[in-house]
Amino acid sequence: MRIGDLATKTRVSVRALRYYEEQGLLASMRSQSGQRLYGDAAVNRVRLIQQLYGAGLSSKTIAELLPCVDAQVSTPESRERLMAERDRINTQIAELIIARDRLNDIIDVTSRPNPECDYV
Amino acid sequence: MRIGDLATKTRVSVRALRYYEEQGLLASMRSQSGQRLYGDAAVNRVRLIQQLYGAGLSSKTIAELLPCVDAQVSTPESRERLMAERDRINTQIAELIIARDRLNDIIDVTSRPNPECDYV
DNA sequence: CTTGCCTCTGACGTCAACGTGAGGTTTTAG
DNA sequence: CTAAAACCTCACGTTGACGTCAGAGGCAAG
Repeated sequence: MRIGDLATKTRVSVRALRYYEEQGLLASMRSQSGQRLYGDAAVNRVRLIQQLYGAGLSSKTIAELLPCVDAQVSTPESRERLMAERDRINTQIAELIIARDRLNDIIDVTSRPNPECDYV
Repeated sequence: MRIGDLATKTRVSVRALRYYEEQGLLASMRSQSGQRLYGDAAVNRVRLIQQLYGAGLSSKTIAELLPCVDAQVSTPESRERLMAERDRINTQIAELIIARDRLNDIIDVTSRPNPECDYV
């Protein structure tokens, strides 16, 4: 499968896929002419990368953690790292919930016809 | 209260506070000499701004929504906007939960001594 | 064989939320 | 009164995850 196909299947731009390779997140085979070739597993790999990006991890962090996924093994340091990221995500979730509730309050307050005006 | 005091109280940098003003998020009075002066309400205003930034809203979006908060009134358009942002946050929370669970899986899998090795 | 789409490698552009000086005024502590 | 600390306004620098354009080569169809 060539890069365009992978881009279509994952809905990720060709540029982004090349960038992932540049960052050491996504390997590719090459044809004689130098074109990138991917196996089916690449689709899930890209999905995982996207999820981790979505969770706020940087390329560098992902690059450090993906080998653990591949090898099914983590060193104590990488385990620390993984758990730290998980905690960070939990914190972020909590913050988002607060922000969402705040937004809901704003929606409520600004949506009801202003009662004070009736009495002034 | 001057900008340095507000920065201390909110744990936000002086530069950031000036930036908020530049973006129309935070008003200030001025002394004759031109220094910014803030009332006590500014502290909560900055906290709200930080929360909204934390929830992923851009300066532009926040600038559009803060007048609703101040006026306690929302137009149908801004209400749409608020609800759209709330939905976006909910989506993001869901994605974060998925990513966190994925990370937990990775931690689990990579943490237990590889069982296959015992039988090969 | 050539047309048209895909791919390649650079390499510069973008955008947001500030950071970081420069150069100068103002306020405050001693 | 003076020196340090805080403030002012430009205005350029930073970072990450790509977008975009240039110039050139590769590949299936007619």
